[in-house]
Amino acid sequence: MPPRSYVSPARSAAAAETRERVIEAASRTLREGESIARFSLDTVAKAAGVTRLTVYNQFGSRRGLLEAVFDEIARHGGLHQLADAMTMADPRAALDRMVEIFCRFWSRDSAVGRLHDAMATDPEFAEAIRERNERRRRGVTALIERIAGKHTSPQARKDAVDLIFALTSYPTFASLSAGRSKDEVCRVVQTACHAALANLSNPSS
Amino acid sequence: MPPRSYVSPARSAAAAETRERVIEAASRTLREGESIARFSLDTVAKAAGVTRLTVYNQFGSRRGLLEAVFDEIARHGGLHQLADAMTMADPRAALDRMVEIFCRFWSRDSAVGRLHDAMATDPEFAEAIRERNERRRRGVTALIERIAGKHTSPQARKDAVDLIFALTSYPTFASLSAGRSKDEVCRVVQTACHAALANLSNPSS
DNA sequence: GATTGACTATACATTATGTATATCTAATTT
DNA sequence: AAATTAGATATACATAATGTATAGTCAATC
Repeated sequence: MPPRSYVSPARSAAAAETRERVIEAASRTLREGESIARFSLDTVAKAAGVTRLTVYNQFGSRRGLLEAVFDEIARHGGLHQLADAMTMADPRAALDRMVEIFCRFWSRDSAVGRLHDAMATDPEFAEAIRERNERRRRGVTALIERIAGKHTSPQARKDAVDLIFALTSYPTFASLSAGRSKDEVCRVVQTACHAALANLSNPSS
Repeated sequence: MPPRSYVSPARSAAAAETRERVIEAASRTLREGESIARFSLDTVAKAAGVTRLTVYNQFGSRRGLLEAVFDEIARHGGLHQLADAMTMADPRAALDRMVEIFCRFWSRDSAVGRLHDAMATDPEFAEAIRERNERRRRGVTALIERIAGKHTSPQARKDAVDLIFALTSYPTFASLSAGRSKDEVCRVVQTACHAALANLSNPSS
């Protein structure tokens, strides 16, 4: 006899709620812990008031939980403002805005730093984060195409894209954050990006 | 009765040799493995033909082994050339040379990438690596002091130092290495550093 | 009232770091 | 030559983490 399956509004709502609670507990644990080393599913489960097996039921694995946390942070990190930025008339102003948006994103929740640390020990998670970063790379590429002149070599464009991609990455943000506020880091990165744009016209330095 | 202790040339020589063998096996394991995740003392010990306890006798801990590997790589990585570079008459040429030396260093042994990954899970190891990086920061600071004019603000100097420090870091090198040779990365970083120097004269962009 | 989905309880397999204790062997001292 | 010592081994154990397996609980749904 075929099993009769059904969808349950109350059930899935409760499940979604516990899911949110686990994600919240996980990001809090990441935020408060000083290193990814002590981040365990046991800790998260206890903080969320559920069993460790519930975490596995919801996310499948440690990696699944980390990806869910990253996506949650991304959803509330203001990255949706990128769409507006990309439509700005002046592509240089758009780049400044993009830098601002990402500096705010990297600084908003310190859990993103721990998530980047998790890339080191989990190659597949690293790949997942890298794919999410590709959106930033595509944004930079589009702006560079608009800024570059017709005589700009493909090599110069590629260099500018990759350099700005590196400048707007989390590691660069974290490095510059020692002794600087988010806004100060933003200013430094913006200036560096301007300089990278100047090299689009001056192929040889 | 007091224990009679003695130093044994043959013994310490043999110990030093096994130590070298373990370090070699560890760096090879790091180089060949595609992630730090699978790097275990068991694997290293077997690769070196010793017991896991021998590793503990020699290095005390996993962290101790990793630090020893990093120091070994640093010893043979050409960083001693920095001394010559720092004495160059033209500080801008010295900076170019410094970038070149570090690009070669980061690219020489792919184990350095894995060691940087290990920073994520071991805060004390991370601190040890950071201390070793301070030498680079001091070098950059010294050069910036020579390049900056009297009217250059302390803030502008600090910004230049930190930006160039970030540009010459391993994460930046790794990011730019996608689709680029070591020498091409070097050129991109050098150009970016030149631009950072230009901002020493132009306080506001 | 029977069944189903989410969660729980408990147990187990595996892997890794790190510690403890006793033993072995060759180099060194007396 | 005999005792001792440093380095390495053998074996065992404690701890913690991920991940899997199985049975059971309880409320929502059919």
